[in-house]
Amino acid sequence: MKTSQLLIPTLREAPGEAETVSHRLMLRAGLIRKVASGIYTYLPLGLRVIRKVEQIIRDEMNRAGAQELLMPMASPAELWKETGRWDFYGKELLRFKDRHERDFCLGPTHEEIITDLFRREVKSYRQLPLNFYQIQTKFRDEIRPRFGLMRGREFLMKDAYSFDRDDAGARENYQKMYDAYHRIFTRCGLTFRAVEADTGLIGGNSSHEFMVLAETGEETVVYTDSGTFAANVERADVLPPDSVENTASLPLRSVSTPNCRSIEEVTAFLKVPSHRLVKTLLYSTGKETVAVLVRGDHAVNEIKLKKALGVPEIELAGPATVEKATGAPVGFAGPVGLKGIRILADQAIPALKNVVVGGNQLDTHYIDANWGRDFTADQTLDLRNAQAGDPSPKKDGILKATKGIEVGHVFMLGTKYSQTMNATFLDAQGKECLAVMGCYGIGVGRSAAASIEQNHDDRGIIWPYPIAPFHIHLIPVSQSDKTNEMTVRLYAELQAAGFEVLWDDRDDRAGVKFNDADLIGAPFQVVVGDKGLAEGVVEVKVRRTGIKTRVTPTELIQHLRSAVPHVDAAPSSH
RNA sequence: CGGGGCGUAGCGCAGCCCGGUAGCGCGCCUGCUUUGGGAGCAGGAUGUCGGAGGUUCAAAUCCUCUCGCCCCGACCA
Repeated sequence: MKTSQLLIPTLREAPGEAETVSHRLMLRAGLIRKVASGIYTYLPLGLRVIRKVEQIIRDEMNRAGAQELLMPMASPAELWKETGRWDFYGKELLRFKDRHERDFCLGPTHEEIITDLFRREVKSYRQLPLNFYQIQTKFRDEIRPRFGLMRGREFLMKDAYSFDRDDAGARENYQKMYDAYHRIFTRCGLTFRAVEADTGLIGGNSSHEFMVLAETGEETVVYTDSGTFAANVERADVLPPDSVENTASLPLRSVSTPNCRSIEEVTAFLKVPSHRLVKTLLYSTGKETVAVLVRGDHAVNEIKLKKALGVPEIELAGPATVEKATGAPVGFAGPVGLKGIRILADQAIPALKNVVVGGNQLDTHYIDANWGRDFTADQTLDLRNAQAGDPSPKKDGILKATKGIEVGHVFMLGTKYSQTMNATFLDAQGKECLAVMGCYGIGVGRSAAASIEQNHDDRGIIWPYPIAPFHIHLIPVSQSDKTNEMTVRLYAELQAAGFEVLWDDRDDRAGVKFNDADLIGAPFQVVVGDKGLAEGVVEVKVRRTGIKTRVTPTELIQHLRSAVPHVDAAPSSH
């Protein structure tokens, strides 16, 4: 392709809206443009990258025995009402009515649609197992879209759904997908890690997320060096404390703590470490208000809390609710003498002695409060996030934490959907059985964005060869006939040799072309100019290393062919 | 949803506090020169100052409403 045939609106300065590296570079290199919050147009260069990622996914999905189909974006409310997700999915589900006032939504995921297809078309165990996938635009009306393609509202996703006769079959499909995902992300040039994860709105029995390790990741992963344990903090179990503190209980005392509302303020004022505090958080479930006790240095895990309460949504109680429940303004809630609401305590709480808690009165805390004597809870269980320094739940060491970008997620669904939607088949005995399902997603655009997060320098993108929009950026830097003839010749030869070539045929200065080439990030740059040609050579620059090699035009293709296998091997400046 | 911020030329921004009819850099167009890491000179085009209302002789600037976008938080107890 010639640049004159392609819209590649590179930007010297990044638009102010972009914060993260990948978002900035995608805008600057002319890959995407925003249409509305979380909604983007893929420009020609961006689309080429997307297509590369898609093709890798197709290859590996097909290889793993899945078959491609395409489901609609819009789906009728009835199917969603069947599984209950019409209500359960909340505001993320973008709903609308057609001209007949029928309810529809834009598909955020497709379990309902595929399960409906299955129950209509599949009758016999002889047809199983099955695994369907599609690469399709999804719409989720995110609370807060951000970081360009990283968290859009409209985005491309590969989703796959497997149907099996039994659990063993489902596990086999799950494993196949798990392995396929490893190959896909490896081929995309990503450094990633599979971790145990929560199943969220999809539901099911268990799941793994594929996390690209990057500072800008929105997820936190905890893991052990031994490699046997890795999980999203949302999901990671926390072991109960192994012993109760062995200290004599001191008498309970009420102290004045003027204006000390936060953990920081209280610890600073009373000069006690935060793990000597118990914080009391009030949550509203919609039906009731509950108090949750966790240690001052711990964070409530709202997913664990929701499960404990058996409700889909919770939120921190507002100031009015807090005053009503505790009799004090926000900042002074505590379990001592707290009546009329349910109290849930993290399992770490009973092991503590002589702690600081809120006094349920303005500017007041209790010190030396003790479990059993001064306060207790209706329930004690694991309610907090795992954090670095905790012992691993697999007892294989101490946890470390890192940030990750979730690019893929595989779920064992079990019969959650086949049950509610009555997706059954007849087994060899003629007995009606529920299909055992799995589902498997990959964020296509997010994978591309994650790749930029891991592969860039201060000059621009450094695409891994398999997903680069072009393999070679061909850059003539002189406008002589000699240079032009050589460029035309190399353009033809390189393409004939199977390379995807972007020929910068603009009438621009060399510096402009070099800078755009570095920004766009093709793995190789081939520079043709009078200076080199006078000595019978052209120049090959490897984008990742910046190393330039002078080769004769005849050697060029051989040189590139032998360089391709190593081009992604060198570490980026990151 | 809460908090903060921003909407002025294609992009990045100034002007707003203290009202007087819009500017800078880059980009874009024309010409000449230049041509191996974002060229020089000369000339030129481009704005309903996000939108609506109000105050005023006069509004980008003050007031009200509204729309859009961005950031932070949702661990504050």
